[in-house]
Amino acid sequence: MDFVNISAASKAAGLPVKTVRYYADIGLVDAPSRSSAGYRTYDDVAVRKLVFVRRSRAFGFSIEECRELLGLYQNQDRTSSEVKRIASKRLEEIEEKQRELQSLHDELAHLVTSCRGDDMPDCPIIDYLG
Amino acid sequence: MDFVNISAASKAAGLPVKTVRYYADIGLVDAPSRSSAGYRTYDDVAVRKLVFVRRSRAFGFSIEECRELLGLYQNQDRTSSEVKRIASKRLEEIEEKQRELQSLHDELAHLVTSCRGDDMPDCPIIDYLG
DNA sequence: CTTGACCTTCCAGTTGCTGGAGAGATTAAG
DNA sequence: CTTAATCTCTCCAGCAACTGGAAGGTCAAG
Repeated sequence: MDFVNISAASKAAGLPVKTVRYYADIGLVDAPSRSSAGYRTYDDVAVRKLVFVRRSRAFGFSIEECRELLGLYQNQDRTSSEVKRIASKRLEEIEEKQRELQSLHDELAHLVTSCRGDDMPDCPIIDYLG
Repeated sequence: MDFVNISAASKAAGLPVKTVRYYADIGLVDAPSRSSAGYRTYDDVAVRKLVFVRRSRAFGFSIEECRELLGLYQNQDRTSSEVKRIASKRLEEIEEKQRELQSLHDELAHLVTSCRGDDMPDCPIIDYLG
């Protein structure tokens, strides 16, 4: 159980220093203890929670969802169904986004392919947009 | 060439009134002419440009990219290669996003499937995040 | 003892809007 | 003609989730 400064914690957690401070500012993680000089100090547990948040964010969970997940993470009485509910919701959002992106892709790819891309002003992409 | 108020223009363009004002505020489209009472008035050309922006935004082009595209739209001397360059760049971004989303999806789907989602606290999703 | 890398706080900016307050204009009904 | 509803205006604030920078305190090395 050793205590480190914010830069070491940030490296260990894989998050920018600014972000580490920010997460405590908004109360997503606990306010860290301070050294006599007022420096933030982090222990293993604090770092592990930051890692948890980084991974959750990487999955696209919003800060509020991370707050919820973190609550479940720290709560020994949680049920796995609670966690699964949140993750499934997020999974559906991902799938929705994938469908949107796919149609966007297809449309745009079609336009790009049909555009000769030469020195002429005539352009099907512009025609479509206008 | 008839002139309409902002609400009619907004309906015709398929954009919220606030957004129509906003696009002129940031100089994305020209500041509209005003009635004697100070009401914004829009003609066909102004509306068509708003439609152009709405469609471009729907393709995920940023405001700055829309500015660029709009410049090309209004410029008779443009070459189709200029337009194609921007659209291709955007297409690559979409494809990158698709790849990211796909791996995210696969990972999360794997976790969700492996989680029983019962009343027990044991949960592979939490285990993975923590 | 100075240099330079840290650390602190606070404020402002990013992107693309959106909401609301407060005030004036216009329109439709009674 | 009045009144009420529905525009419209401007300006200011806020959303998410940070990020950048200024001004200043601290610490370890040489």
